Amino acid sequence: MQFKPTSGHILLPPVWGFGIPRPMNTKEETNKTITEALSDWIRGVFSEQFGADIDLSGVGVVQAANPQFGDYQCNAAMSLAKVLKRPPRAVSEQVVANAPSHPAVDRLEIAGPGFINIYLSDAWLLQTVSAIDQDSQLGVPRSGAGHTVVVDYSSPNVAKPMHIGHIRSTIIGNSIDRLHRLLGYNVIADNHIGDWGTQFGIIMMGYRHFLDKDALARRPVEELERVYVKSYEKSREDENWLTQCREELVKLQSGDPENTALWREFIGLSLSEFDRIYKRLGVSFDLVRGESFYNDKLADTVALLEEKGMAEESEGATVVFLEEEKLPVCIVKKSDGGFNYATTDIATVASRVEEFRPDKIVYVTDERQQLHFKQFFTICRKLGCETELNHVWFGLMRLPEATFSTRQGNVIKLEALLDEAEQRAFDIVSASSPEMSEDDQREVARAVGIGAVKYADLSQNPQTTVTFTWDKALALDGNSGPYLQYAYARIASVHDKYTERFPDGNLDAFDIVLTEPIERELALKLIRFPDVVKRAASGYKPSTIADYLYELAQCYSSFYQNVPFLKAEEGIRESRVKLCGITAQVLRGGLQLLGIETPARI
RNA sequence: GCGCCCAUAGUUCAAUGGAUAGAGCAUCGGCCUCCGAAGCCGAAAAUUCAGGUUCGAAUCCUGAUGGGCGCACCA
Repeated sequence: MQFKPTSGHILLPPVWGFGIPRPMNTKEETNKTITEALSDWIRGVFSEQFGADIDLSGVGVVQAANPQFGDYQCNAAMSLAKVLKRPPRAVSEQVVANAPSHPAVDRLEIAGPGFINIYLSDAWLLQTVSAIDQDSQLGVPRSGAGHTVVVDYSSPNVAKPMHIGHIRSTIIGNSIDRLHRLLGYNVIADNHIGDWGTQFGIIMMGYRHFLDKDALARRPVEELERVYVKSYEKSREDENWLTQCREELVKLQSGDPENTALWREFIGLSLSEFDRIYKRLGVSFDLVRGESFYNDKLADTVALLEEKGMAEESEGATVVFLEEEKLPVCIVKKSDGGFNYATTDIATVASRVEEFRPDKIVYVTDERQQLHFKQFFTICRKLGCETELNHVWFGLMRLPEATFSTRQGNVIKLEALLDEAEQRAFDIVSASSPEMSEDDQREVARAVGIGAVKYADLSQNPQTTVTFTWDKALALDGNSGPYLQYAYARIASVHDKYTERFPDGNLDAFDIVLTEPIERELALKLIRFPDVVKRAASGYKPSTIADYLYELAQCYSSFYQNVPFLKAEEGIRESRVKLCGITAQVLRGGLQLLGIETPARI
C-alpha cells in the first residue's frame, strides 16, 4: 500500500486536517481517449473559426447514434447556431471546410439539420485496435495518476451476519475501487465496519445469559446475532433488562477490561467471517478501520464544533442546526453524553484528510442514508474541509413479498446465496462438460456462480430498487455474467484450436485486416473501452461497464457465429484470430473491473 | 406535514438534450454432418398523465397520479 507522502508544510492547521489546502496535481495527463482527442480537435476548429470568446466547453463528439451516421458525431452546430447568428448547416460547413487533417479521421459529412458525422480512418482504427494487444492498460489512460481517493464501502456490522442487503455496497464499491485503480488513482479502500455503538450492551447481556457454546463454535456470528435478537426483544419489555444493557455499555465505553475483552472477541469472530466472504467475492481492502478507531477524537470534534459556534445545546443534546442549508438538525452528542454516527463520520473525514490528503472520499451506501450524508458533508465543509465528498447511493434490495429485515427474519444470508449460485452453476457445468474432472467442474462452477451473482447486481443502474429473485440473481443465459464468461471461453478455445491445427502459424507475421462489416464493428467497439471506463468511473456506475461488455460479447458472438476464421484463407485467418485475442483481453479486463473471473474453459 | 428517489415492450432492465427508444426473459419462426447452440438469425411488442423550456425531450422545469425511502438522541 502506498500513500502519497505528506507535503513538507510546517504550518499545517492544527486541527483535524481541515483547512489543509489540497495538494497540486503535478503530473500532467499523458494520453487521451478517442472522444477526448476528437473533441479537442473539433473544438479547436470551432475556436479558430468562431473566436475564442464564445463558450465552446460543450463542443465535443459522441459515438454515432447509428452506423449510417458514421462512427462519431458532433452536434455542436445546432446549439451554437443561435449564438453565432448563423444557420446550423452553415456553421457545420465552415467547420468541415476548415478542419485540419487528423490521423484518426477519414472524412467528415454534414447531415440533417447540421450534424457533423465523423468517419474514422481504417488504417488508424487498425493501428489503434492492434495497440491494445500490447497494452496492459488496454488503452485506458492513467488520468488519475497523482490523485488519491478513499473509497469507503461494504462496512458491515459486527455480530451480524452479512445478508443480501450487504452485497450491493460490497460489489459496487469494489468495482468503483477497481475502476479508479485502472485509471491510475491511488485508491485507499477502507472498510468502515460497525464495531461500536449501543448494540454492544444488548449483545453482552445476550451473550452472558443466552449463549449456546456449541452454536458459537459452529456458526459464531449467527449465534451472536441470535443472542442479540433475543436480548433486544427482552429489552423492549423488561425495563430492568434494558437498564442492565445500558450499564454493560457504559462499562465497555469506560474501558472495563472484561467487557473490552468480550467486545474484541465479537470483532474477531465477525472479521474472520467477513474475510471468508470477501475471499469468496474477491474483495480486499487496504484498511479495515471500524468506528471505534475514531473514538478518542469524538469529544474534540464536538468541542471544535462548539468553538466554531456551529454546535449548541438543545433539549439536553448537542446539535448543529443547518437551517441555512434547509436541512434538519443534526445531533452530534446525545443527551446521555454519548456520541453518534454523525460525529464519528466527521471525525473519520478529518482523520482521513489529515493522514492521506485525498482528492476525494467516496462512500457507497444505500439510499436511506442520503440525508445523513448531506448533513455531515455540510458540516465538514463548514469546518473548512476542501476534499470532495461523494455519497454514491444505491437502491434497496427487496424481496418480492416485502422489504426484508432482520427483525422479520426474512433475510437471505449472503453465504447461502453464494452456495446456491455455485450449486446451480455446477449442475450446468457437470451436464454440459462431463469430460471435465470434478475438481475443474467445481472450480468453473465457483467462478461462474459468483460471476452470475455479481453481474446481476452490477449490470443495472445502482440507483434503482432491486427486487431480489433467485432466478434473476443466478441467471446463466442472456444478459448475464456467464454469457460473458462463455464468450471468453469460446475465444480461448479458438486460439487453442488455431495452434493445434496450424502449429507453424505465426500470428505476428500478419496484420489485422477488416473485410467484413462485423469485423469493423467489433474493432470500433474495442477502441471505445477507455471512454467507457472513464464514464463508468466518473459516474460511479459499474453498470456502464457491464452494458458495454454485453454489447461487445454480443458483437463477438455474432462475428463468431457468422464469419469463418479457422477455415478462412491464410492472412484473413490470422487477422481474425488476432481480433479474437484482443476481444478476449478487453473482455477479461472489463470483467476484472467488475470483479468477475474468466475461466479459460467453461 | 416536509424532503429525497423512481415510473420505458407482458415482464426485468438499457438509452452522455440529438437523427428510426435498444437488450434479456417469456411468445412465435428459422439455424448444429461445419471453429464450443450457456449461442446465432428473424418476428411481434413500450416512454404513467397534463402543461412548459428547446431548433430538438424518455432525459430539463411545473403540476397530477402511482410506488419506494427518509425526517432529534440507531447506524
